[in-house]
Amino acid sequence: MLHDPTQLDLMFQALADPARRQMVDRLSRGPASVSQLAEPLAMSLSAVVQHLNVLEASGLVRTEKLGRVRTCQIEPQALRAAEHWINERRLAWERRLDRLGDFLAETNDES
Amino acid sequence: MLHDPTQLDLMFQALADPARRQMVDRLSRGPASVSQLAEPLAMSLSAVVQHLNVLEASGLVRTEKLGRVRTCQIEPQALRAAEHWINERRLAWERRLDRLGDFLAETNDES
DNA sequence: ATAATAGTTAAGTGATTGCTTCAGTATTAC
DNA sequence: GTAATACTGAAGCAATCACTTAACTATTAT
Repeated sequence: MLHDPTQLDLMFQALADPARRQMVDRLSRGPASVSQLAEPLAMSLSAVVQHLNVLEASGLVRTEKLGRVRTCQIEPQALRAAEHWINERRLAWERRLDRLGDFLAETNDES
Repeated sequence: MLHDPTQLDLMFQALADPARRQMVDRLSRGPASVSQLAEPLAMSLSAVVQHLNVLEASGLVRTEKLGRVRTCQIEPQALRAAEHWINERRLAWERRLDRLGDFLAETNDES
């Protein structure tokens, strides 16, 4: 579940759009309604709702409707999953570089 | 340069495709040629080259051609930039939750 | 009851994606 | 020189994207 490839597709796809990243950025400072998310964006409310649906489908954002206002929150576990995928690959690469450095240092010592 | 929004667009877009993530995963274990990247993928070599161009344009991968073989490497700085963007938002959210927890604990002490 | 607010849904449109095939160009092997 | 290898580039195509407008449904305020 933590490593579902299609979930990663959805999360990275969601983060690939600047409007959606701006929404996530806003939500990182606290919950917000749809209108509050829309306010700084130069597009229709309808477009914002569609972006929000993408974010919700990706698992990055969770929403709850009370009365007529829908309140949105970040889902930190999803952010952590995306972060983790990248981090593992970067660390694998860097560990490989370290081993290579050790090897070169050793073979130099034997000269 | 580290926080160029269009660079983040390109990086997250690049990571949104499972074939491209598989290529990055392969490269995290060491450099590879185009054919080596293509080998586990069920698509034409031409398609792989197109994916590779996306990865290169995003800055996640750097390539160098020697003779007729193009060798590909991960660019860890780019991975770090994507990782960092996510991490900052997640930490902002979690710090906020901590402050909220502290506040609730304090107001409870005053009962 | 009426009106304003907050959001939802559907249809349409032009641009972009993720492939394909086919026809190339260098480079290396025989 | 001929052939095999390792890509490269262009054209085409169906599907998806990021919007728009317009019509709609709830909920709250007066």
